[in-house]
Amino acid sequence: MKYRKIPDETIRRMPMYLRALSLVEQEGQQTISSRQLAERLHLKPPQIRKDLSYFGAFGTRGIGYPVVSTAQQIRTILRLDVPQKAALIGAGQLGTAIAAYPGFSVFGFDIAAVFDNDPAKIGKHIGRRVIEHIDAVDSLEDRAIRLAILAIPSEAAQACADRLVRAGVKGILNLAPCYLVVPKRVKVVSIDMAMALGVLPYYM
Amino acid sequence: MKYRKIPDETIRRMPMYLRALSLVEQEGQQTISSRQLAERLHLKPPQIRKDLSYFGAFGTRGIGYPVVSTAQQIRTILRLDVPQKAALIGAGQLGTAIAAYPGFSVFGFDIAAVFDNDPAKIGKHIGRRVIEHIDAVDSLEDRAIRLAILAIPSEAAQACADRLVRAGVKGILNLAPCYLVVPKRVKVVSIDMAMALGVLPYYM
DNA sequence: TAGTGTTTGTGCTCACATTCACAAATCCAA
DNA sequence: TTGGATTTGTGAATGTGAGCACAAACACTA
Ligand SMILES: NC(=O)c1ccc[n+]([C@@H]2O[C@H](COP(=O)([O-])OP(=O)(O)OC[C@H]3O[C@@H](n4cnc5c(N)ncnc54)[C@H](O)[C@@H]3O)[C@@H](O)[C@H]2O)c1
Ligand SMILES: NC(=O)c1ccc[n+]([C@@H]2O[C@H](COP(=O)([O-])OP(=O)(O)OC[C@H]3O[C@@H](n4cnc5c(N)ncnc54)[C@H](O)[C@@H]3O)[C@@H](O)[C@H]2O)c1
Repeated sequence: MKYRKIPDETIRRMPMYLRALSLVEQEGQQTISSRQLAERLHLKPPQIRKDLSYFGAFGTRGIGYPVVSTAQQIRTILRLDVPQKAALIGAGQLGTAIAAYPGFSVFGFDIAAVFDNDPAKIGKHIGRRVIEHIDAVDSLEDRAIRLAILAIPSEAAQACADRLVRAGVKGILNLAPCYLVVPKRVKVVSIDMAMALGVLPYYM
Repeated sequence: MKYRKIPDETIRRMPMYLRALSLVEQEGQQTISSRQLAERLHLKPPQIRKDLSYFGAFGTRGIGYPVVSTAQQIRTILRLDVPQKAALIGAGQLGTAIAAYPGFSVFGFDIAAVFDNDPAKIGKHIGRRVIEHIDAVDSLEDRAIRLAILAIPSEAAQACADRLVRAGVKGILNLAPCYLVVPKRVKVVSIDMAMALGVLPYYM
């Protein structure tokens, strides 16, 4: 396929494919067709073929996609082939749940550090990690941590994001219900649970 | 504006507008222009005008939108003008955080019931609520609860969703990393945190 | 009451995303 | 080795949403 800009939507779906392929791999299946994969994910087969074809021709005509190597390709594309360290900011209700969540490891993520600004929490353990003072985020650069999960109140989120950016963070998963202003080189993905819930009554 | 199908994207943004208007209302501002609102939300002004115009002409030319009544209009559109009761399924790590989260009340949501299938948890308190046995979800219909937040392992999610649908649930906020199959009349919104995090390294 | 400045509501255009449709490639059985 | 059955990869068509530009509407002032 001659070069074309890769749609953001395609990128957004790649982790979905990776998760599905990891499952198929566990089930021992060697290859999977776009039709089978589409069925699992409730997408249309051409969508999957087009998405994958942006990155090259992984499949074999008449057969489908080799499960293991396609998964590995996606990991490489998404830079998940190397373990990714992330910092968790905020060891409150949500932060505690996230720190205990094993689901991030499917994609090779490791929550390598936890920060808070509550003196009562500093030094306490959260799983195998020790809660550090928020001022220690300045050390993220040296510790090769480039990702952060923000789980603090929205009033504090922007100031904290500024600080993370200064500390060399390149990607932020923001769980506070607010917009974050960051330099273009930094990528922010926000999740607003209340807003997601907010649309449901409309459809009832 | 002559009738046109309302884009899903417009609906998705409505809670955003409502949250922003609630804030502006608290600040005491009486009216707000699409330009001011767009600045807060980092959108373009015509986007906001077009979105709102799908539901009628709320604004006054030369002035802007009246903050209080526009917020009320949006509540009516989204059916958030009446308090909405929701059930929380799963009182684990994430469920506990959600049960304690006050942020849902901005949109008039109330987590009116909590369910789990772990005998050790049934009867325990979670905030002011008592954890009920999962079998009690069959009573949701009678209790006028039509919304559910699903915070249980993905292996159990589909079976539980089926049960919720049978109990008359019309909307589900799914936090498990899996696709849920439900009848067309039921709306599902899924949040997959690991997947959201999964795209970040690509952009670094 | 007329004039000025502002902001809405919306037709139109453009950009992006999804889906279709089919040729090209591969496997496998006879 | 050939023919039939699959399934990929992709140009073209279709669908969907975002943004522009401007007329229409309103407030306010003099
Ligand atoms: N709890 C939920 O289920 C839930 C759901 C959706 C969104 N959220 C959002 O997630 C964020 C955290 O929610 P929560 O329920 O965990 O709140 P929380 O109050 O339980 O925890 C917040 C934590 O952040 C720490 N903190 C505050 N300011 C800080 C700062 N400047 N630097 C470092 N740490 C700081 C606090 O000490 C506390 O430990 C909020 O923005 C909330 O809106 C939470
Ligand atoms: N913890 C997080 O931060 C986090 C982040 C993203 C996604 N999730 C997802 O949210 C879900 C819950 O995560 P968690 O960390 O709270 O897990 P958890 O194991 O702490 O809690 C799950 C709870 O669900 C209950 N449960 C299990 N099967 C049930 C059933 N059939 N009916 C009723 N209750 C049942 C369990 O008893 C337990 O209390 C999972 O799907 C997880 O992937 C969690």
